[in-house]
Amino acid sequence: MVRLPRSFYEGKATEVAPELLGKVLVRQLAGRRLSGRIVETEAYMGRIDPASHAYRGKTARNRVMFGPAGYLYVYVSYGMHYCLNVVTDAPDVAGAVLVRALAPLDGVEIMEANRGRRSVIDLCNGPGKLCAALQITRDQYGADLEGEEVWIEDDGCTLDGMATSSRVGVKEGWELPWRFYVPNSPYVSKGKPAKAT
DNA sequence: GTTCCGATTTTCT
DNA sequence: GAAAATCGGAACA
Repeated sequence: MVRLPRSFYEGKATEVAPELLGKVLVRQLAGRRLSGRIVETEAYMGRIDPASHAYRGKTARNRVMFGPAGYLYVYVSYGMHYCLNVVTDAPDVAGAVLVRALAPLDGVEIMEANRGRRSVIDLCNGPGKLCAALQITRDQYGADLEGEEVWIEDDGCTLDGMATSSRVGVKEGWELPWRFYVPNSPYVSKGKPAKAT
C-alpha cells in the first residue's frame, strides 16, 4: 500500500485523471478508516476549459486550484451536495480532477449510516454521494493529500480496462472526452448520456 | 446589494 | 420521465 506522493498530482489534469482510476481514496474519520477504489474521474482544465470553475479566472472559491497540486478542492453543488476534486498541475495552472465514483472498500457500514442505508452500489456512485458517504465537506477544502484526513493509495490493483466519454452534467465543453471510468465496474455512476441539442 | 444558476440527487407521477 | 430541493458564489447593476 503506497500513498501517492505529491509529484503524482503534478501532471496535467487530463493525465492524472486516468492515472487515478483503480487507486484507493482513503478518508480517516475519527480514527476509523473509510476507503473506496476510484472507478470514475473527470478532468477539468482551468483556463482553457469552459466547464471549469477556474475558466473565468481565480476567485475566492476556486483559489486552491491555482495553488500547488495534491490538495482537495471541495465545492457545494446545487446548494446541497459536495463534490470532491484533486488539484493537479503546477501552481498558477488551474487543473483539477473530479472524483465521481468509488467502489466502497473499508468502512462500508459507516458509509451506509452516512447515506441512510442505501444499497452498497448506490453509496458512492456519484460525486455528491461519495462526499456524503465519506463525510467530505467544506471543512476539507484545501486539505493536503499528504496530510492525515484524506489521501490516495496505490495498492497495486490492476484495472479491468478503461474507457472515456464526455463529461456528465456540464453545459459547456461536454464534447471533450475527459471523463474516465472503469467499464466493468457496477459502481460507476450512470450519469446522463451527454446529450447534444 | 441583488439576481441568477449550477461539475446533483431524490422523489413523485 | 420530470421536477423539486436549496444555498454559496459569481456575475451584473
